[in-house]
Amino acid sequence: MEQLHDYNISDRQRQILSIIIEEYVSHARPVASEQIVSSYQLNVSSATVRNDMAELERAGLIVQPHTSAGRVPSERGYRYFVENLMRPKALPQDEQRKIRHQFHQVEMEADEWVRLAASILSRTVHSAALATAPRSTAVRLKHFELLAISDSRIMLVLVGHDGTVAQQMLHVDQDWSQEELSALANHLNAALSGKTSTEIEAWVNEPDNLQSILTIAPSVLVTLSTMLAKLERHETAEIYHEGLANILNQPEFRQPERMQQILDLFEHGHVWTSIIPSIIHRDGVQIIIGDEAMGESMRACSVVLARYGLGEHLAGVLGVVGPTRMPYSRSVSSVRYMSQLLSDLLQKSYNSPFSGQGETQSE
Amino acid sequence: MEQLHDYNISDRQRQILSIIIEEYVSHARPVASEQIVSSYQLNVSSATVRNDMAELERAGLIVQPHTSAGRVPSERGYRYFVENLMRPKALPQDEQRKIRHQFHQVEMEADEWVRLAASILSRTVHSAALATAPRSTAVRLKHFELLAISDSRIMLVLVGHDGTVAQQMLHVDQDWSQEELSALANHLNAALSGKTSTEIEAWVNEPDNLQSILTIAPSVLVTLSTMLAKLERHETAEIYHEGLANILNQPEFRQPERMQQILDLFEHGHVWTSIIPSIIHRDGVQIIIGDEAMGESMRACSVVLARYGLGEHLAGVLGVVGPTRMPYSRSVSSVRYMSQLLSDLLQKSYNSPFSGQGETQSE
DNA sequence: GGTTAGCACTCTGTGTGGTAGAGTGCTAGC
DNA sequence: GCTAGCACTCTACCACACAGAGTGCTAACC
Repeated sequence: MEQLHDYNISDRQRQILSIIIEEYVSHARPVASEQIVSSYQLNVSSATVRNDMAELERAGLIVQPHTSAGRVPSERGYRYFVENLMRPKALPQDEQRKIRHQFHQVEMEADEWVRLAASILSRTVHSAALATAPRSTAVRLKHFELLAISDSRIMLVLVGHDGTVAQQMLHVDQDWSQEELSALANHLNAALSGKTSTEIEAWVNEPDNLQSILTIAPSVLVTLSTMLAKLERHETAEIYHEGLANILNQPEFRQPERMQQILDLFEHGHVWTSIIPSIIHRDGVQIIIGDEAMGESMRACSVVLARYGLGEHLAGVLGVVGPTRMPYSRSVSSVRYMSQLLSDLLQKSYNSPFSGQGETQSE
Repeated sequence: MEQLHDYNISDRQRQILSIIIEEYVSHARPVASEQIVSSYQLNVSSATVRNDMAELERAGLIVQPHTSAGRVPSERGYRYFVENLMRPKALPQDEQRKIRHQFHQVEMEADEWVRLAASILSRTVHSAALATAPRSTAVRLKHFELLAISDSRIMLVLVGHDGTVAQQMLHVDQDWSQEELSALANHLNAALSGKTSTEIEAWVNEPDNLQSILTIAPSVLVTLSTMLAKLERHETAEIYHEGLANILNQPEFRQPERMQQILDLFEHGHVWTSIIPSIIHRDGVQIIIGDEAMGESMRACSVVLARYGLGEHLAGVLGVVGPTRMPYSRSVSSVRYMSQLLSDLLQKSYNSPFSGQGETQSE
């Protein structure tokens, strides 16, 4: 789509677009032609810049809040920028050192790393940041329990080989005693420990395996397998977030509805459940601008996300959320560096055969 | 302390204080003497009211933002009001019915009830609301697992008899294989299943019990018992919250620092870990005004909290958080009703001997 | 003593021009 | 294709005034 505009946009116009974005991002004020020529070495006059800006506006890359104001990048302008113009440079050495220092200062658990990562990200980019704890993408059942809650309701609690846990209620049509349930759980634990969700499914279909055990076994097994599958897809991952105030203080979120949207995003988080599973299996930094992928709820918001982790075994997602007027280049560098750093830390720390830890609920 | 002022405050002055609070709460604007006599049947002139207001100000119960403005309640004024003047009346019948209706519409799990309770509270009081899932206050160990994470690091995952779970890392000075750990866990599970934290402590002190098992057993046991104890005290309870936007939109939280404080409160939640355990064992509705109990972090904020649940067995906390300018009477009625309602629902739903459910991580 | 009418006084909020200046688009010339 | 110059537009700000909201005080009244 951008290609359509590409051929009639000159190099200088691209440069001007970059400058407008850079200036607008840092000062949140429309950028004027004079401002551009006085701060940057363009070797043309402001009138020329004005002509170029008129063209950029025709291409839909910048807009003018009102006559006699400077220009502001449009969503399309940002998109063009991140795809064609931006060159994220690595984070400065001393900043990298400072960040690493914070991680090495105290010995921590994986989920504290993740929390720290979110906290550092939010501070380096001055936005909100989020991160999920590392989890295996191929969870094996370690153990599960069946607990009688009341007539016809059973709670299933599952522990994965990587320490992740999940709970779910089960409705059955008959009343079972805790003794019966424990016996069933013992029986099945012996048979299923170490299996993945697909292996459990397969096991269920073996004709011999379901004989002479309680009639609820099939539904228990289906639930088990579904729960494991959800854990693998990271659908139920808990999301740490930090620095909400950073973006709520931005001028664009002063209007109550905008604020409401952002808070929704972080209070209920169901928006993420569709995005995170898609990020977790992709390499590189993903940039979502405005409502591109999240519908109306994200107007005026951009997200920069990346996965981190050890290949197949253990992975999570981290990123920053900010206004569309966001320092994309810096965000990308920070997110990239942080994901690399977390991956390295995990690498060094988890060298056991199955490599895994979920979130720690109490510390 | 309030008693000092009590004797020289007349009935009418008390009435005027009530009116000022009521008006200020609903309109967020300083209340004038003329406004009081014209809207309420006081049978005195505004001049008299002014004299009374001067007295109330001397007593520290109201303040004047500037000369020639009306009066605004002080923190002390609110405190006096909730303790001596406020009569919370029950929630109107039709509102009660509407709320019950929402709970009965779908069959839900305990933690969804809790989420719904927070959501309804936040809407009825137009504030933020919070709630913790019901948990047993005397958790018994159902099962635990030891997972080898890396050299010298072990993860302990615990399942309570009520379905609560907790995880914690353990550092040991030697390398253990997963097989050794599983054997140890099996051995100890057989001995400890069904025990509370104090019973486990007692068991450890029996001289015979620790013979001929791995040397890490003592530290495992101590950790187990500590984790159970924390669960019992509800220190690690997950807090659902809802309606943050309701209070961030209030004029008093427009200043960035104030907003920051509120967001801190809900983003990290460590402030609550000291308050919730103290609420969980007390009956009735607790009101915290301004920074009375939470230090500077809560300036301009008030909290109305109550426990709910089934006596000793299963309990949680719920409440609302709003600006000090909060409809206390309505908040108290709503929180009281909601806690009663949740208790009833739990009563009907959890009739098994141990009555328990913790939060459900996946659904 | 408590109450009240009246009034002077204070402070805020709002409106009104008026103006400086920021920034543009356009034209004409280089 | 670039630029100097200029007319035009729109905003932001300031100064000023002024209406009105609300008070405290005083003096009189019951």
